[in-house]
Amino acid sequence: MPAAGSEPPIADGTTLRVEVLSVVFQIRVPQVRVAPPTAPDSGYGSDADGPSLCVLLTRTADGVWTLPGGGVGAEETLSASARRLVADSLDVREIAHLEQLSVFSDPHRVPIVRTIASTYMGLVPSDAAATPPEAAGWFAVDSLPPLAFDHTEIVDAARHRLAAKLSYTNIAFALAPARFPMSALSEIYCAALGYPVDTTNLLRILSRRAVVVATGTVGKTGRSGGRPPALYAFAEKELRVTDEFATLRPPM
Amino acid sequence: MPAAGSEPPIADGTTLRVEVLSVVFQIRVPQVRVAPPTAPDSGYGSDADGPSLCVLLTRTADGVWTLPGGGVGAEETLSASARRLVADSLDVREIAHLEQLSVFSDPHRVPIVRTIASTYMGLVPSDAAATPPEAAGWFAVDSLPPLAFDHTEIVDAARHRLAAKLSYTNIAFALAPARFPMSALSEIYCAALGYPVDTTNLLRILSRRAVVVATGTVGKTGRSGGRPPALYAFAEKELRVTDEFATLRPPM
DNA sequence: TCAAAAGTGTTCGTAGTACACCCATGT
DNA sequence: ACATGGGTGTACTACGAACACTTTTGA
Repeated sequence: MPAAGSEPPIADGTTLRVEVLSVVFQIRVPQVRVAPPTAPDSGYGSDADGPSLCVLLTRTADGVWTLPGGGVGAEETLSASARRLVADSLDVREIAHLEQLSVFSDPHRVPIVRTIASTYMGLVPSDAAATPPEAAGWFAVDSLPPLAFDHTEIVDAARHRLAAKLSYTNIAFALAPARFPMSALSEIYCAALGYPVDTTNLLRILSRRAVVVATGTVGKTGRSGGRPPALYAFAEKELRVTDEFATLRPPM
Repeated sequence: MPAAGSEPPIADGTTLRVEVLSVVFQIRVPQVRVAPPTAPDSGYGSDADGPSLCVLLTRTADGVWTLPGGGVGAEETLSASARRLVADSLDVREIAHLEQLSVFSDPHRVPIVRTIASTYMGLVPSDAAATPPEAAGWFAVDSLPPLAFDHTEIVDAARHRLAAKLSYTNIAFALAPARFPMSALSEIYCAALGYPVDTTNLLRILSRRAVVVATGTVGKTGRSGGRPPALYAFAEKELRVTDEFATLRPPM
């Protein structure tokens, strides 16, 4: 049965490189242009105006944009490596949630040296003042520059993971500020999902699941009047699955 | 901002080993004991009798049970490595579905040599005659022997992944025979989930989603009489997400 | 004719969507 | 007052769970 076949010999460490790559997301409001909005179609986020989902990228010496990453530390787990490597571009404490994505292992995904990439998704709250240094920057996912190797594919995987988890976990805690009006949370969901979300129903769903709770405080009313909004907060600051089984639930 | 800190230097390939470990599942009926059922409580599968979820294990020279796995081939993707390595214990063609689980990277999960494990879950249809050779065997997940290192934890991760995906994908195609009565499929779900599933509702759910279709044929009636069952089949033999968003669905 | 297993149909609860309507504030 | 945004309430739909009832076979 073993079937085996004529497979190449097993590579022991010497020719195999392991890198960690992170897709760090933040919901960011488009930078305020100094000039008044004369340009009718300045390609902002997903829809119209409003905040948009952005990725942290770094630029190599050759001027190529890449995901932040690098090699694994000798005494680190991979997630610790990811945190350390992102720290070159960002204060690590700003990463509110970090989770593994899949491993990219195509033998020729990177030329010359065989390199396996273990990838991570990191989330930064939208109120974190995460201004990256020199050779790094935030880019809206809908208008990314060309990326090195398979990094665009990795960003796509992260986007899909985020969108999926928004619907059955409390993962948005890592994207939202400490306290927020529901309209702001709705915009966050909209930016991450790519389609509008009804604010009023969002509150009901997240309340029923005890994901968000009212803080009792109210925010300032907007620039053009309107009722001041109640401020909410996430009940927990750790990932929790809130709707594990869409169907075939365990009895009781 | 870089924060950096006093992290150890980056390990380049030389001291870092990458292994691939696979959790291969099959739903198996308990081996028929020659003696009549005099023992009242012979610990079979999850509940009472019926088939149970089993894992493929291999035994090392030291007599320790481990997950099948090994090093990565120079010109292979990791999934190809997983398939090749499982082939030592099983015909690879029997693996109907293989997918990545997470990477286990604790620096001391394996003594002496720093070893990172990229893990996979493989599924074998219950009608595949998958009799493993000498130093390998199938074990019910509820009564596993002690496993090497963190392999028990890896099996648990695979179990949870399988249970979750049963509820929102067609992943059971890789556990079921080519054609089956719904009662058999119900037993498969029960074994994998750990709790009973209503056969009649299962048909309705999977029919609505066009996951299973009637073949028009009927099977033989059981040993103790009863109406002969209609035989069904999975419409597709590739993983498909059938219920992507439990909530926050895209409009329309 | 009876037991066993398969299949059909009905009821019920509940989550999520859509949308109308009321409330509070600044100008 | 009135525009603007926030909040509440109410139908409507749909899916899944539970379970009773009918059908088809073998003994």
